[in-house]
Amino acid sequence: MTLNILWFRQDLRLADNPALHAAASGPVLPVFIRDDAAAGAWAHGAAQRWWLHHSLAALRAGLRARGLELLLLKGDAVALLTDLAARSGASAIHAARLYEPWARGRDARLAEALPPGCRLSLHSGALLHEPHRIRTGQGNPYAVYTPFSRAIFALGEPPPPLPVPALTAGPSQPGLALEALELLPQRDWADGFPGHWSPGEVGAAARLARFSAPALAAYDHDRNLPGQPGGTSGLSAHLRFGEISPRQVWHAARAAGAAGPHTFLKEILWREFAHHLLWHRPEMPEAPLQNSFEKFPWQPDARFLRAWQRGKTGYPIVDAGMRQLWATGWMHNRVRMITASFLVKHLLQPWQDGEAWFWDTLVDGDLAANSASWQWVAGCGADAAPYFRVFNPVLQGEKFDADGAYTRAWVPEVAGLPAKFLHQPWNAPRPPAGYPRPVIEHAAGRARALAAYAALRQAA
DNA sequence: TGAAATGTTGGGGCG
DNA sequence: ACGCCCCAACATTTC
Repeated sequence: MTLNILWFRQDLRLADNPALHAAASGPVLPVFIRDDAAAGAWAHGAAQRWWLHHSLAALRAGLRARGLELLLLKGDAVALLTDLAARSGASAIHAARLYEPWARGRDARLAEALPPGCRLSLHSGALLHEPHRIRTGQGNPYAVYTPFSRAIFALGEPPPPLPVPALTAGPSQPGLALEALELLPQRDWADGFPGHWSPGEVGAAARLARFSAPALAAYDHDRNLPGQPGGTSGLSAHLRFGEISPRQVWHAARAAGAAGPHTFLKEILWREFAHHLLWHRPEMPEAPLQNSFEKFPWQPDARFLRAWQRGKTGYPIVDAGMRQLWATGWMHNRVRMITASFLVKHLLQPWQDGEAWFWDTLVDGDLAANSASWQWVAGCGADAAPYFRVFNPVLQGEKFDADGAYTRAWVPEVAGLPAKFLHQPWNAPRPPAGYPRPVIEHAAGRARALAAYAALRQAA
């Protein structure tokens, strides 16, 4: 039987892995390659690199338990794999399909470069459905989420997940030590991460198991409360690195009980929809999907951007979110909407600047989901929030963090305030010292944003 | 997966 | 007792 290379990329799991199943027809040589040059600006951000390091350690351990050694390499994946295929005599390279434009280009180049007798075989795995297979009745890609989700639900249940196949090791090849991939940060900013996360397939399964039937039943309401432990699944980074598949998550949610999972499954489909959009609109990470926004009057201002990044805007719910992001590599989804709206609308900063910061700081940074979500907030996306929807950070804080548990946890400067003033500390009888006044007054910021959007509409 | 402005209604205070 | 006004409370419209 001939050797198969399994190229692990963003699908760092052994269970429900169609590419691994295909490769397991013969001896398997598993490989991971750090290839930043191919990804360009969208190479893994710093927080993702931390996650990736530990996820690779977990994957390596899982493979070793089955007698296989994960080959680690660094550099040009096309050149390295072409060489590896020639040296090892492999008949195929199996991998899960990627949807990032840069990755699609690299796969095309690799397929051309491989020696005769070795083919590149791409499999599904990261998504429930391949984006090129989903079309409207008119034959077009979906541009609006709701009909897209309806179409996916109408397709019925996805197939059951695959088990881990029986594996036979191929001949070993010389590779790098995990540390030589240089994924861990030089400075100590990630020291708090291990208390929050367990990267890897085992950690993903544990996280899924913890998100139980009661949590699912309460999900429709609790997912909006950032101070509610277990209100959300916390699976985003595990999904981003493919430590768990969407159909594993789907079937687990179904199995947990009849009531509840629909809202949760719709969130899984937002991820699906983002990949759908990226597949059909590869410019999405850089350019607004609505052309009129090319002329939007953003007002880039390094001081505003920095105040937002550091969690010093003077709005407690915004600052809580930005500090949670920095400290843990993750931010609650409700707060992502609030902070993103604040940057783009109140501060009039280009959405690409927020996208770039999230990309560098989120452990779950996913090109499709991140860019689609920023465009959604900015109002320039395919199925975007209307331009006039401006989140009021005071009202959002009072509505979704009413008891203030979340805000107090991340913004100690205001922790001593009563609930009445927690989300508007400048109105307190004694505003806390050491906490900044709002970088912009809400009503003024809102009015300025509406004027900017109105100008755009007039020009269009 | 908003918020604010504007419009409507109806109860109660008060002359 | 009656009419007038005020203003919550809710609904609708607009940004």
